[in-house]
Amino acid sequence: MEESTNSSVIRDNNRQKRTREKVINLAMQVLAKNPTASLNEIAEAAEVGRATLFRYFKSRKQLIQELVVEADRKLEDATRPIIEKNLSARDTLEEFVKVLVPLGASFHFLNSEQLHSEGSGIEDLYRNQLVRLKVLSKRLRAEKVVATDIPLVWIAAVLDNLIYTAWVTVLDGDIAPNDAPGLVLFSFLNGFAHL
Amino acid sequence: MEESTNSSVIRDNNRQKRTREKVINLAMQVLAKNPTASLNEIAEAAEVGRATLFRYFKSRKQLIQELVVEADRKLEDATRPIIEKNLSARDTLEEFVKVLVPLGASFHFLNSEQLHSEGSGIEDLYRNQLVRLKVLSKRLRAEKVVATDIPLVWIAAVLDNLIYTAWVTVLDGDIAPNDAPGLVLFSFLNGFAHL
DNA sequence: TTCATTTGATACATTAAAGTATCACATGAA
DNA sequence: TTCATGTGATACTTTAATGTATCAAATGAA
Repeated sequence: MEESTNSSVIRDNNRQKRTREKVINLAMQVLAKNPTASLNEIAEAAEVGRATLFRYFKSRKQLIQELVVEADRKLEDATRPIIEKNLSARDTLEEFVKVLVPLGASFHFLNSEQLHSEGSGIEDLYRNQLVRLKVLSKRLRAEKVVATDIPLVWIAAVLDNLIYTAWVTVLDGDIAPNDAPGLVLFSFLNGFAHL
Repeated sequence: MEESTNSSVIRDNNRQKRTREKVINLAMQVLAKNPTASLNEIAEAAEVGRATLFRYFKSRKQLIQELVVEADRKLEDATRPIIEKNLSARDTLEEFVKVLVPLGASFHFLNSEQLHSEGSGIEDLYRNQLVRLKVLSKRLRAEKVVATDIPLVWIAAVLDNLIYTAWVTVLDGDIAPNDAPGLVLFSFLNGFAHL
């Protein structure tokens, strides 16, 4: 599978773009929930022919690699504007959670063990997201938004997983999309202890 | 692969038992982290020959099904004695977390999307663990250990994921095994807000 | 309506992993 | 030490998924 070369007459390049994006989005979701899903299952989810996958991606492996790159790009696009706002750590956390929960598939995709193969040339992307969360967690500690005696790696890991859990729970229809970011924030900061 | 039939002369049945348990434990861990791992990778992790897998399990599919059954059994064995103690919900939570964190692989295995196939005859086991957590969450609410206005499914999902996150973080060597249950409990009840 | 381009269905080829069989070596209870 | 049994290595077969090629149908901009 490979991306079509540009021709001098482009009659429906938007259609190709739409098809490719649809495949990437659906593939991301399917593989986030089931890394063993076949190309046939991905094609069905994306409502395209299996042959169409090969028109855009050279192989299953390349599809997955592009999913990783795309996931990282999406997460970067979503979080960079927030960082550039130079908000307080607390407000940054809130904005982060709002944009990251809907991106749960992209989120989880980068953390999948399946992708941790050497020589794929995209290893660093795996760590990007956890680095983003560590940086944020450091700022939260520095600004005393969170406790200072909890290991940083634990704080970042919990935030990571809360965001993914919210995404899955929304996908399962168990909580409303609008409620999800608030639940993540509440759980992360306050826990569930009855007051 | 299939379990050997009993013969009238059993010279080293314990060895078989040890081999089978080793395979199950290592397979559980490997597949919890990478559901796409091959039988070769599982065999290597378990330090057995690939042919040995087929001496105990008829097929990859049957191995996985037995992992699910074994995971559920382990979780049931670990949690039933706690329930039978009739402790307060708060103390039950603490005991649950202590025994479930080390079983993170078993834990996560049951929640894996990969296994949600109809007709496997073990679908109900997938829900057992979340049911256990929901029952516990309900008691926590009833005894006012946790807030009463948070959706039950969210409380259970977060507890579920905190336990698994702890298991992975210990496995990665980022937190000490002894610290893990305490961190889970603290995060679940108090969150990270600086006081 | 036209028609250039995109796509789905499907037949076929290839490949990687699963599954089987066999034999020599390893193990450990007796 | 013996030797029945368990196991690893490996060759081979089977299978399921990947990957390729082709053609008719679908699509949608012009």
